[in-house]
Amino acid sequence: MVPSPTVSCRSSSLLLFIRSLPLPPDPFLLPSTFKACAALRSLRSARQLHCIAAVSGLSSDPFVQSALVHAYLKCDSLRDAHRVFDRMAPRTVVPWSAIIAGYAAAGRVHQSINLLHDMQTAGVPPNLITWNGLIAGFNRSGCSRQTALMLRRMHAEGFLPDAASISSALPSVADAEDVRLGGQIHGCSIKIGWQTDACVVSALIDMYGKCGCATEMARVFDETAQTDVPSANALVAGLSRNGLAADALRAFRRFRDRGMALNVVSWTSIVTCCAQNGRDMEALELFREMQVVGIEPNSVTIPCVLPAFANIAALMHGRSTHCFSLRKGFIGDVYVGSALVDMYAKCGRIKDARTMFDAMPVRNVVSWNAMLGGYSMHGKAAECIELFELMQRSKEKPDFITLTCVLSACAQAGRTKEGQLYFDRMYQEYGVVPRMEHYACMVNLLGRAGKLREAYDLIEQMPMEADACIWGALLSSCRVYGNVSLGETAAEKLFELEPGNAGNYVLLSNIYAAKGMWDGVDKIRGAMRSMGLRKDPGCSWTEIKDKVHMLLAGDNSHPQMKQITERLEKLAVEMRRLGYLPSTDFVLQDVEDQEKEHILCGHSEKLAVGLGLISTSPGTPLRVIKNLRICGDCHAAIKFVSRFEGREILVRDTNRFHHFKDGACSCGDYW
DNA sequence: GTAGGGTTAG
Repeated sequence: MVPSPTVSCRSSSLLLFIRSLPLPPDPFLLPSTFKACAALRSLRSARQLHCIAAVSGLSSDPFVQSALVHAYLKCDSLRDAHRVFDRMAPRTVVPWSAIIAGYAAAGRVHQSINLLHDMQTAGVPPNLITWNGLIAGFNRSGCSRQTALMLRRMHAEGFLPDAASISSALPSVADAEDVRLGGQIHGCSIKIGWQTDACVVSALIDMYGKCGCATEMARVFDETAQTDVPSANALVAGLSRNGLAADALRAFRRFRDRGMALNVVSWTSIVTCCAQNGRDMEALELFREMQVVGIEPNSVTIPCVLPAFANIAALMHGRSTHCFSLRKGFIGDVYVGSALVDMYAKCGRIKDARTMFDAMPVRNVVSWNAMLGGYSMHGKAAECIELFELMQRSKEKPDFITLTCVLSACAQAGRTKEGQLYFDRMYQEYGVVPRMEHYACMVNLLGRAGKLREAYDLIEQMPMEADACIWGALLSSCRVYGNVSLGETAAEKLFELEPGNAGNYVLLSNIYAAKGMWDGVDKIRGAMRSMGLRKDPGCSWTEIKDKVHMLLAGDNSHPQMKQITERLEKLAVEMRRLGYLPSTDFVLQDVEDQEKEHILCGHSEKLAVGLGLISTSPGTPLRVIKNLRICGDCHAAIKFVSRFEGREILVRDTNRFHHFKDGACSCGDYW
């Protein structure tokens, strides 16, 4: 744990205080001073104070000793605590309880249970505090099985667990997703009569939600008091977690309309629900609404809502959230900072992301990964590698996501050799075992370099069965290099793995079309038709002033559609005049709505660019986000527009950023 | 003056 500046400041004043203590110190003052050491987790202060107690002959006072044991435990020094404990005689229930709870919280299951046994053998009976300390300790160290066992054992030994014991036993069970144990605790709480206690109920709802038992969760909620806000919050979060976003929204609105006193947790939950279930626009609206009804976002709300802004590249909203965080003093929070780095990077503002990253007072692996992922997505391999080197000199250890960012940056930028080197060394150097994602990066990397055979060999040698991402990466490379036979192999695997994904059929037919193999194109088209497959509707977003506009392919509902198409048609005329020809490799992209679409209109990214052109002054950069990969035709068209209109155009597709300028794209026409 | 402590949002 990184000590926050305030804590270290306070612990240094505690040290000063300890040094200024008169000798011999007041025995009644010492225990509360030890408590301060515990609260600040300052092992140094505890040891100094211990010395003072010892030289003053007070280290055999039972109260001083108990407080000392407690302080050492809170400072994570089991060894110091146990040494003091060993020298104590006689030992009351207090030090016994402290040391047992300490071992439990450290996850030392056997030692804590053995100590409990020793305690009973020594004729000191455990009390409710002993049992609760043990349960809470196991809960904290994630020993869910022990938590449940202890709850039953204390019950068997004649102690009635209270609501606090039950609800503190449930979180670890929930985290372990052990619904059998959770059910047993549920049964136990019914037997003892705590099943209607508000805290027990919300913990039960949380547990069933985390275990994927949405039905049981709803039953617990329905059977008990329905006015309790924490239970309602747990229900909303549980529905969201189980992919039931629509139900979560319905429940939330019902609570709101009933006049329930929803709090910041409730609003954060529903915003998170939208942000995590692809309802980014709704997340944005709810975030606004919560403030309208007078609930102020806190430092948890911010990192929950920012991914939604990042997804739809709502830079203005992201910026104002940044300002809000500054005003409220959330900016030093590592979650807030990391989410801001991610938001700026995904909104195309990679330099702002770096400024934010550099300003963070505390960083964790997520912060580093956000910045590295940003560079990777922008195709900035040099910056990514440089930052990765910096990270290795920091104390933060790379994890599997870090390596994915680095490998993907190498792949995006065509740095084949470096990528290969990092991949070969990732286990021995960083202790990261290659996962599916890393193999996908490598297939991408080799494929981009035209080493299709090597990519295929790597897939064959993988220790696990290749998934759709891997074969998809190979298929994309086959399209770029026009390799029909490997492309067919990859496509066949993909048709097995994801029979409903139209994109794979489109890619294969693009390969056929580029080679003039029209039989193949017809066959694919027929297969798609007979399976009723349609391309996912393309969807793009662009932010004009502070309003996010959403444009759907072939959808005419945007109020300015007439002006947009007029502008695009004028451009099309210019393009034809200057020798631009529509590329035929992509004919099947629009197999369904071919008739509807004109040469330049129709695709959502073109519509978004058109909207940007008519709504902003000449020279203003445009930023567009797309839900699919950009198609080759649009890519060529936007390159043209960037030169003809003298605009920088940033398009983020599902994979990366395309930075169009002066008729060229930062991806080097490979994506 | 010494031991345990609830639920919900990342």
